[in-house]
Amino acid sequence: MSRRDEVLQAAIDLLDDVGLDGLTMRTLADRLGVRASALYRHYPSKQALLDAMVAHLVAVHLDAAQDEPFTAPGAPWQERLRGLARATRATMLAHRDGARLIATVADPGEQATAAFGDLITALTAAGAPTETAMHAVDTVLAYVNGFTIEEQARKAGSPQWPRTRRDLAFNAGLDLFVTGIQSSIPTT
Amino acid sequence: MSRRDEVLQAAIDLLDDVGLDGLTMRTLADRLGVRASALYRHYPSKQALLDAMVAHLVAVHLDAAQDEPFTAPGAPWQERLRGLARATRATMLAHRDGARLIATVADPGEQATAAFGDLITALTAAGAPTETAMHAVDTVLAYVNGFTIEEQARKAGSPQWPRTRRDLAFNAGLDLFVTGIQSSIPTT
DNA sequence: ACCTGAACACCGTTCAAGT
DNA sequence: ACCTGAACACCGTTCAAGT
Repeated sequence: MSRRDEVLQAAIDLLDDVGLDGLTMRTLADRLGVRASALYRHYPSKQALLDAMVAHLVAVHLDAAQDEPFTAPGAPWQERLRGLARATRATMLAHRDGARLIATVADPGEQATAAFGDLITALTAAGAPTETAMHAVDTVLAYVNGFTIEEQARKAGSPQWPRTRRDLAFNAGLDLFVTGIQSSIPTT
Repeated sequence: MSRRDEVLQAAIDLLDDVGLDGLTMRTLADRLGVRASALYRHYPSKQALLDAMVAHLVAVHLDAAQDEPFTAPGAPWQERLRGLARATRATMLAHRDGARLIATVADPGEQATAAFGDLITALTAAGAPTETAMHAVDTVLAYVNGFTIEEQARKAGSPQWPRTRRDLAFNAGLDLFVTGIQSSIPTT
């Protein structure tokens, strides 16, 4: 494990402890027993470090989801769409402020782009016009981002719903989509 | 116009000029020909100022939408839902970083809460179970937030789609919902 | 009522210098 | 290769003091 990776891991640990707003080059350096200026040997800027964190979190979760049923190319698009949406939310929820962190970074990464591309393919194969398929995927992604950012935003404030309740709400919204898309596909 | 309102107006002007990240107590004070510490006479903290900005932007837009057709109590829920979603997005797009600013602030304000409550009423009146109606409104709000934050996030980077194109995409996603909700309502 | 001046405890980042 | 020390140009916020 390179020093660069140690810095990355420490940053992720620190994120879980103090949140995105508390994640500071100085506190991160403290945790590594080093001065803040030393970090710039491994990452050219804080933004570059945040980008690396996102890339790592997304990659880890995509690997874990590799043998999930919904990734099978033969699976019906409904299952694939629901699976991908749930996996995206799960990735975001895996770390404190994960949604804000991931949604903020511009580049979603190669694997993530491929996963969404495959879904569009599955939709068009099921008879959806290309336009509809692209809008559908964009829409579901916007929903996941909006829902999860909001879900994770409540700090110590209002006593949020238990996890199972939130899962239910998320899935209910998702089903609204699946139904909507289904009705938009010319029946074969 | 009280000095307090002048500060608020200057903050909104500054937001449009420099964006949310550039909005600083010091630059705001500069623009008012004053020192940063003087601002604390009018607002107890920067967060309080941001809250006031959101309250103002939302109130102005809700007033403007007061005589829009979709606010009529007799309008069909489809029209009301679409109208409210579009109005929410329009409010966010009216100012630089408006989506991030509005979505970040916890309290949506009294009028906004009422507008969403009325929509739930309209849905239940149309035969939707209360659960479904609440999920539907939550879901559409998450979509609007997710879509608009993403839409507004692209700075000088990738040369984003023209406005009419983005409106089309937004409305297409919205229609996916309306269709989905419609299918979830037991036909009378 | 409104503002200044000075300070405090922070930020990200740079750069010469050390080992 | 990795780190220190010191500095620069910033932050939000407090508080005594001025008019």
